[in-house]
Amino acid sequence: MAEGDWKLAKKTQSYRHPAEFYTNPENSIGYLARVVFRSFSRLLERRTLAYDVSAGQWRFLRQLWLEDGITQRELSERVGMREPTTVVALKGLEKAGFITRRKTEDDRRKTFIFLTPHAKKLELTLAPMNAEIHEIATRGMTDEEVETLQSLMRRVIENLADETRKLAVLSDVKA
Amino acid sequence: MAEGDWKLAKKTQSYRHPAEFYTNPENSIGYLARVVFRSFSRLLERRTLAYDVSAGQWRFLRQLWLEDGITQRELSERVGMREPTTVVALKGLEKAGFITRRKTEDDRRKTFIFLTPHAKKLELTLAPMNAEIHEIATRGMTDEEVETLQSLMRRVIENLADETRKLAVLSDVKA
DNA sequence: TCCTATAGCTTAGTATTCTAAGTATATAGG
DNA sequence: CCTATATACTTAGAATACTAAGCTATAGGA
Repeated sequence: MAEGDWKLAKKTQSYRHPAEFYTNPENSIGYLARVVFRSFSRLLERRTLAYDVSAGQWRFLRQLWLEDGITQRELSERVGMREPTTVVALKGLEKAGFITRRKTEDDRRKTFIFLTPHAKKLELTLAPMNAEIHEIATRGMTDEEVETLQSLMRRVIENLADETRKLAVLSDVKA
Repeated sequence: MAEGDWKLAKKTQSYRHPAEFYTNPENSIGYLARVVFRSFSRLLERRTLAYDVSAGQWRFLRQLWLEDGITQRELSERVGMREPTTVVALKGLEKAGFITRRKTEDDRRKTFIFLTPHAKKLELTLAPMNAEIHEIATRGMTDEEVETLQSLMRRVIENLADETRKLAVLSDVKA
């Protein structure tokens, strides 16, 4: 190790674990979350594709089952996607006959998204598929363990969101 | 709800929660994992980009810091990407001067991947960045809670991998 | 009122990842 | 030794997601 590098290495001493610990992906929450997400998503898609619903589309449908008729922007936020992603996804959903878009005279910028009757009915078929993957994912775990996992993940999300907000404020100041 | 639909709805009764429960993304492990992964990844990339390393590249570098000189296929498996993804990523890494590829006469199909001295040195700078995001992500959590989170995620991964293997065997039988 | 800033959506271009199918090399059974 | 199968990698094409930069429409002061 070159001499100057120690300054960087030293910084890790205040951490929960030294930096080397996280070099092993198995210890990295980011890596573990990625694998959980991908495996979950692939298994779910395998089922939903039978109804011509991709994993990406599923995410939008799920939110619309919860709140039909929200604006495109609101939908983006809830689903956790950026707006251009939503534009493309909605194009696909509209073409596939899952949603319709409606404008009002009230505020002509806004576009409201509505499920078609067909997409509404799909909830009865697709929602149980998600529940099923959940069952598989949490096999052998107690209800308490599942709740612990969910609440710890939510806390991580909150922590990361705080940091992201902090950085956003900083860059606003600069701008 | 149409009459015939009850057959599907009924199926949910044996689950930990009814299907409607998972319609709320906040209760879905898949959704939570996606948000953790994306937030984590974005914050990390913000730091690594200063060294011209994207989030995708970081994943490959991390594995190579752990095991230099493995084959392309082994690398794919360890990182959890499909091979075509690895091909593209390695092209970028090679172009950027982070890795070199080497063939042997021993088995001319295999390509071994080696870090350049520059990429090796980067570990000292980049590994602490990951540790730092980890600190942020787990702020306010005890060491025990962090370990619980990791081990629960590993169990979910194992469960989903079991299921995926089961399906692979089934489709092998068919083929 | 008018001018500027903001909000909502779109377009363009790029990166990352996947599946399916193809090529080249190695291995194993007849 | 030849053919079938398996392994390692590549190519092609598509889906998903992003950033940056645009367009309208609205809102909020001067």
